[in-house]
Amino acid sequence: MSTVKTIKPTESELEILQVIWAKGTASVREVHEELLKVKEAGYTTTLKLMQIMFEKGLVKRDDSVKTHIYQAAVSREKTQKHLVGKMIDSLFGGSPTELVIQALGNHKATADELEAIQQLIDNLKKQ
Amino acid sequence: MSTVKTIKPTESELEILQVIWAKGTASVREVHEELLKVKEAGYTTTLKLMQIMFEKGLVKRDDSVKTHIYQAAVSREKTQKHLVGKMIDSLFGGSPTELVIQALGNHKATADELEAIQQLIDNLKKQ
DNA sequence: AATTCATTACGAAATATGTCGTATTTTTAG
DNA sequence: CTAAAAATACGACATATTTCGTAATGAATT
Repeated sequence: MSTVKTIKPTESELEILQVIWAKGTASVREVHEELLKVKEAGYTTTLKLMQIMFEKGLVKRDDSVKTHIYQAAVSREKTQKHLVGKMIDSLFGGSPTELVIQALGNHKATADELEAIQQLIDNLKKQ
Repeated sequence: MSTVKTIKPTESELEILQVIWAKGTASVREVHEELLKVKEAGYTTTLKLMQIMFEKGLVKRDDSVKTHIYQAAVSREKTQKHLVGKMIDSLFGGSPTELVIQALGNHKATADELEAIQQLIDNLKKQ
C-alpha cells in the first residue's frame, strides 16, 4: 500500500487554511485577525492550531524571523479534489453527477456562472 | 435563534448511514456485514456506534423485538444538502459553481449524466 | 432445565480536536 | 540598558470519536 499523504484538515484547520490560501503567506496574528471576523477565538488557540498544522505538514513556516510566517503546504485545489472525492464516495454513492445536481439545485448560481458550467460541459462532451 | 438540528455525522456514522439509507431498515448485524465488505471492524464497534447514533437522534429503532431494527432519522437528501453547503463555505469560498466545476473536472461523468446536468441548467436559466 | 448462541449494554481506553493559561523568549521603546 | 509589548512554546483539560472486551439478557436447541 503506497503511503498516500492523508490530507484531512479538520473544520478549524480548514478555516485557517482558507485565510492562508487567500493571503499566500500570513503570520499567526494575521490569521487570527481574519478568524475574529467570522468567529470567536483566543489568540493562543489559533497559534496552537497552526503549530499543530505545522507538525502535521499542512503548512510550512519561516521561523528565521521573529514573527513566524506561514504558508500552505497543501494546495487549495488538491484539498478540494481530495475532499470532494471523499464526499462523492460517502454521500453520493460514487456519483459526481448527483453531487453536481445537489449543488446546483440547492445553491443559487448566477446566470454567468451557469453559462460557465455549460461551457465546461460542452467541452467535456467533445471528448 | 431557531434551534436547527445539527446534522453532522462523523466519518464512521456516514458509512453506517449509507448502509441504512440503502436498505431502508437494518439490524446491527446487517449493517456490520455490509461494512465488512469495505472495512475492518469489530461487531461491538458497529453496535456501539449505532447506539450512539441513536442517542444523537441520527437513527430511530424498533426495540420491541429482540434484534433491534434501525432506520435513519435524517434523510439522505437533507444530509447531503447540509454537508454540501458546509463544504461550499469552507472550501469553495461560498461559490457552488466552483464546487461544480471541481466535481465535473476531476471526476468522470457519462454522456448521459452530462446531458442530465445540461437539462437542469437549462431549467435554472429559465427562471 | 441446561447449554449454547446471538444480541444488547456498558465501561474503559486510545486518539483527535479545540481551548486556554502561563511561562519564556524576542523585539521595541524610552 | 531596562521595561513593556508581542510572539512563541507548552502543558493541561474538556469533549468527541473510535475501538473493543466483558457482562448481562433473551432465545433456541437438545
